[in-house]
Amino acid sequence: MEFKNVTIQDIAETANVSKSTVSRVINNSTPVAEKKRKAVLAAMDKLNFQPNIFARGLAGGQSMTIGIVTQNIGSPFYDSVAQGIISALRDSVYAPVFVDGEWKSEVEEEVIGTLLGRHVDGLIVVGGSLSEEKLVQLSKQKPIIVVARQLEELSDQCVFIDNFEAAYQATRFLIDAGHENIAHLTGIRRHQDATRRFKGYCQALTDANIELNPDLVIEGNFSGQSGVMGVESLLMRGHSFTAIFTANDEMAYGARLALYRKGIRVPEDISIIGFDDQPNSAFITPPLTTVRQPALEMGQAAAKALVGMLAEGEYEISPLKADLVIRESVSRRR
Amino acid sequence: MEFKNVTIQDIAETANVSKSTVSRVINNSTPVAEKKRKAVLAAMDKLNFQPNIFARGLAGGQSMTIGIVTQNIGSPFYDSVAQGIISALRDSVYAPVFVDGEWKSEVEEEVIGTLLGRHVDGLIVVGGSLSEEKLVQLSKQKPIIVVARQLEELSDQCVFIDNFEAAYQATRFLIDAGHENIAHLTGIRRHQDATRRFKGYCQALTDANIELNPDLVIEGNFSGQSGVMGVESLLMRGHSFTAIFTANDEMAYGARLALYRKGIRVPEDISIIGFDDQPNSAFITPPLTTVRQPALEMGQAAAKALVGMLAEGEYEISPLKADLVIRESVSRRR
DNA sequence: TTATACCCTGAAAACGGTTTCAAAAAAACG
DNA sequence: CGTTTTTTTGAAACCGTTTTCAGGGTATAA
Repeated sequence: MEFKNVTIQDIAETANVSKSTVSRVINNSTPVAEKKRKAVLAAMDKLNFQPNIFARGLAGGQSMTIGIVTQNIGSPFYDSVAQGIISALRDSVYAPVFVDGEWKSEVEEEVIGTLLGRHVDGLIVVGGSLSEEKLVQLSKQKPIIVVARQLEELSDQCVFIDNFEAAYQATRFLIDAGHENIAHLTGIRRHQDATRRFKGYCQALTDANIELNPDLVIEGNFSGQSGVMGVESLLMRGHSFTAIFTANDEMAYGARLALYRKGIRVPEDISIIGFDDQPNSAFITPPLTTVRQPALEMGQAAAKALVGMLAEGEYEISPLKADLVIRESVSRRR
Repeated sequence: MEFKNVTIQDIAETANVSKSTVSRVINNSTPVAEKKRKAVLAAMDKLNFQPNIFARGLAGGQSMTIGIVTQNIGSPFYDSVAQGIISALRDSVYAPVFVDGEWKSEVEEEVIGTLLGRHVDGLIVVGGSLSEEKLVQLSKQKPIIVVARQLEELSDQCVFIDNFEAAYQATRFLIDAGHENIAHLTGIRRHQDATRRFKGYCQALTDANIELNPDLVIEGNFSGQSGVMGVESLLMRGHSFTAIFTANDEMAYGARLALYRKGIRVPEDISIIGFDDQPNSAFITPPLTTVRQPALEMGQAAAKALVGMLAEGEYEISPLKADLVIRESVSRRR
C-alpha cells in the first residue's frame, strides 16, 4: 500500500537535473525548459513520487492541512456541516484536522491555539462563541472562513443563512394558516442564531398585527428535553395557543412528546413547526414541517471558498438560503 | 494569540546548553544532569516554547497526528463515535485528521493512502468495508484500532459490542412480553453488524421454540425510508405480527411512521424495538425502546487505546456492552 | 597514581524539501 | 561578431528537530 520513500533527489537523478529544478516544476514557481520539465514529470510518474509533507512544511511551504473548529459535534446540524467540509476537501490537496470548541470561548481559543501550533494553512470555524473581535484578529493571521455565524466585519468570509428571514417565513406560514396565538420556544440566548430566529418571529407577528405575548415565549436550550419542558410550562401558564414555533427540530420533538403525553393531538389541536430539517424530521409522527438549513452545502461552500482563498487568493461564496419544507405537523385553523 | 517562533536553539542559548541537550530533556531520551535539566525546563517555560511539528516529523520523529477513517459521517452512531475520539484526543498530544471512506472499499483504500502519505502515527478505522486481510496487513505497518467491527485476527485491537448478544436480548425482551410473531427489518446485508443482529434475532426465536418465518424478515438499508418500506411490504404480505425489531433506530422511526399512516397504534397494536439509542429516540412518540450502543464511549476507548499503544506500547480496551433501554414502544401481549 | 568504565554532553550529520544567489546559456541588440 | 540583456540552471544555505558519534568528566578499580 505504501513504498519506501522516493525523494526529490531521486527524481533529480533519474531526470538528470538538479533538485532545484525538480522543485520548480513541482511548484510551478519558475519557468523550466520544456524538455527538462517533461523529463521531471516522467520521472515523478515513474517513481511514484509523493512529496514529504514535513519537509515542505519545514521549508516554509504549506502544511496542506486546514483546521476545523466545530462545536459540540454530535448535533445533527454541525455534523452535516462537517460532512460537507470533509467531502469537499476530499478532492483537494488539503486534509482537515478537527477540534471541538465545546461552545465555550476559552476552549475555543485554546484549540485554535493548537491548530495554529500545527501551522494549518487555513481555518474554518463553525459556529462558536469566540468574540467577533478575536475572530477578526485571527483573520489577519490566517485565511479563515466562518460558518453558521454572521460577522459584521467579516461578512464576506461567512457562510450563513438568514435566520431572521427564515424564522419570519416559518412564523408567517403559521399565521397564514390561521394561527394567532403562536408560542415560541427559543434556543440558547447567547447563540446568535437563537436571537435572530426570535426576532424573525417577533417581526412576523408585528407585521400581522398580532401583539407579542411574552407568556408564549419560553427560553430553551436547543435540546429535546427543553422542548418538553417548554410545552409543560406553556400549558401550566394557561394561556391558550394553537401553534408552536421551536428554534430547532430537536426541541420540536420534545414539544411533540409533551403534547402526546397530555393527549393533545398534533396537528389537529396544536401545530408545530421546527427549524433545521434534520434527517429524522421526515420520519417522526406526524412528519415535521420545518425550515431546512442546507447544512451539507454550507460545509461544502466553506471548504471550497477556503481552498480558493488558499490557492488563488480569490474565492466566492455562493449564497445559500433556507427554505420551508412543508410536511404534516401544521394544520389550517378555522 | 501566537508568537514568533521560539526554536530549540533559543532555548539552548538561554539555558546555556547545546541543542542536543534540549532535545534530550524534551524527549526524555537520555539522562541529563539535573541542573541542566532544570535550566532547560525553565527556559522553555519562560520563552513559551512549542516544538515545530514539521521539524520533528522530518527528523524521523512522530507527526503527532492520528488518522480517523469514518464512514458516511452524518449517521448519528458514527458521529458519536467521532465525537468520542475527538474528546479523548483533546487532552493528548495527538490531533485527529478525518477522512471519509463512504462505505466503499476502494474509497477507503484511497483515503487510507492519503493518511499514510501524511505519516500519521496511528489509525482508527470506524466501521467500513475494507477486507479483513488488508486491515491485517495495514496493522503491521502502523498501530491501528478498529471500531464497530470485529476482526478475527485482530480482535484485541477492536472496539465493538456484541451485536449478536444485543439483538438476542432485544428479541428476547419481545418474546418475554408475550410476542410470538415478531418481524425483523434488517440492515444492509454486507454490513457485519446487520448480519450479527439478524443472527441474534434468529437464535432468540429458536431458543423460545418459535419457528422463524422468512416472510417476517425484510432486508432494509438502515435508512428511515427503508423502515417505512419494510412495514409496507410486511403489511402487504398479510402475515400477522405484533412486534417489529429493526436493525437501527432510524428504521424504527420509519416503521413507526408507516404504521401511523395506516392508523395502527404503537404500542397497543404493534410493538417496536430499535437499535442504537440515538439521542432523538427518547423524544419520538412513543419514546422508543431500544438497544443502547455506547457510541461515545467506544470512540473514547479507541482513542485511549491507540494513544496507549503509541506511547507505551501497552494498551487496554475496557469491555463495552450494549444494554436495553426500556421506554414505551413495547407493550405486553395478552 | 594510573587505567578502565561509565555517564554526560556538544558537534555535526541527517531528514527532504524551498529559496536565494550567482553562474551559464541563450537571446537580443548594435 | 562582440556586447548586453534575459532566461535557465545548479550549488548551497536554510527550515527546526532528532540522532549518531566521539570526546570529556567523574567515579571505580587496579
